[in-house]
Amino acid sequence: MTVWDRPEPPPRPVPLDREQIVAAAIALADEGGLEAVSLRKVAARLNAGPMRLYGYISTKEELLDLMVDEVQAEILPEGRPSDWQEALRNLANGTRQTALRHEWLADLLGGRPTLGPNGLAVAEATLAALDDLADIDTVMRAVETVSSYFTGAIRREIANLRAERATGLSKYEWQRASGPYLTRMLATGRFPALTKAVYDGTDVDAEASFATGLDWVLDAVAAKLTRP
Amino acid sequence: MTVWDRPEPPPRPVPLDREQIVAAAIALADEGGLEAVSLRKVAARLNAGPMRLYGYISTKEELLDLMVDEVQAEILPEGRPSDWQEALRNLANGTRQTALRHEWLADLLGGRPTLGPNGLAVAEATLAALDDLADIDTVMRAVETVSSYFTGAIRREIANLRAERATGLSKYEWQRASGPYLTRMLATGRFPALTKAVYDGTDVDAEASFATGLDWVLDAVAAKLTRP
DNA sequence: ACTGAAGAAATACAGTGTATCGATATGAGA
DNA sequence: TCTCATATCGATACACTGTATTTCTTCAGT
Repeated sequence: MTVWDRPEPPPRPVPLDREQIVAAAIALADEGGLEAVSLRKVAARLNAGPMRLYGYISTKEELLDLMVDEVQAEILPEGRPSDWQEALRNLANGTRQTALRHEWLADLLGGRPTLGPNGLAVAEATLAALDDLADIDTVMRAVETVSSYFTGAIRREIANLRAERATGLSKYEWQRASGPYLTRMLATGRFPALTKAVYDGTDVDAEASFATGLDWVLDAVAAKLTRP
Repeated sequence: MTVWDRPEPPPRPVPLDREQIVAAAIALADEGGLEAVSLRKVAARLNAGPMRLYGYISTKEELLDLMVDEVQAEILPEGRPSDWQEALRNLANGTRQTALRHEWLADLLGGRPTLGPNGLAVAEATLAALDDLADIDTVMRAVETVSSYFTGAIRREIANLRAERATGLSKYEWQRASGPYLTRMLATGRFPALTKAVYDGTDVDAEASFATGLDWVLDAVAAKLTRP
């Protein structure tokens, strides 16, 4: 059997690594949200069969963990400001910006402990900001409080943003004007405070609202630090 | 064809309503987590075919929304304390307790706006606690800050709790003793603050930690309220 | 040149959310 | 009281999921 009879061998499969897999998964998630991430689609994007991925990860959850850790690299600030409040603000805003770039992150934020290298680096940076400003336990309490705040705030912001996109109206426009169900509910008079908020509240933009809440929490932390 | 030939007609299907459907779904989720909730299983629990449910909901997401709203009823306190801090604490602790009873709630918390009747009632109660203590915009900012905090804190707590269950060790035991990956990472010396926290930090219980953070945030709110 | 091991691919399976369709029971109109 | 339209239920179907298993190919070492 001559060379001419034999067909060319199938191209050697391009070598893979976790980095490529994670990048492909992130690309899919950025385009179509978390629900667009399936092992089959990730593999297809790399010209591979689905089962190929199981050499690099052993479960889809692991892939999600890797994705989170990967984008957490974007959170880390370049320099470390001397002011601890500024440092924490940077981390909070960094997380927020990252979540705005990768909205699927909001679905995963706080969902499980982040123990990847970048997750640890973020934790380190957060703790380092407060290092030596109080005893460790106080510092830990402060870190937990601050990051609980911004985790929750970011999730809420993204949730509202999606709702706006789904209806095409800003939250308050919608509540005030056209949401028939909500209008009806408010009209029952059972939610006076809520009604006042909806009709008389100013529709401040999300960034400002995030910053204000963050400032408050940082002030609270400051108050506890200076008094050990 | 006589009666004797004809089989008895199939039993008239038991009438359904959303309440039963949601109850069945919640039962499944309580037992096996959110991933145990499938339309087929919910329907089976009610002796119905899967498609039957689509008369009452038009998508699985709607079912999840109904589930969240249903358990939000458990959050609402009986009486309204005059002290606004106490009122907010009640709501925060109520949410936490509910999430501990229905751990799947943590997966959904903050995931999308809660506009069901009970969700609105919770929002009303939260706003009402601060009503007349400041201008509406400040009140809204305060409410968002507080609930961002406890949403995030609860998610983290449940996440840690699950991680503990998965490894059989408390977070700190695990970090300190046996997690080989983490031990190795800490040993690199790249995470000094984190290392200190892991080895020297006291392992306070989740409830206390939640309460402390909450107190801090409430203090912060108090500071902003009294000075309009 | 042959064998063993490793790795990729194909196939397979049980399960998912939901669209469609055919039968059937129920209520309205004559 | 009978008939017909309408609503409702169940079955079937489809495209897709995560993952186990089995089959085949290719290379390394003897």
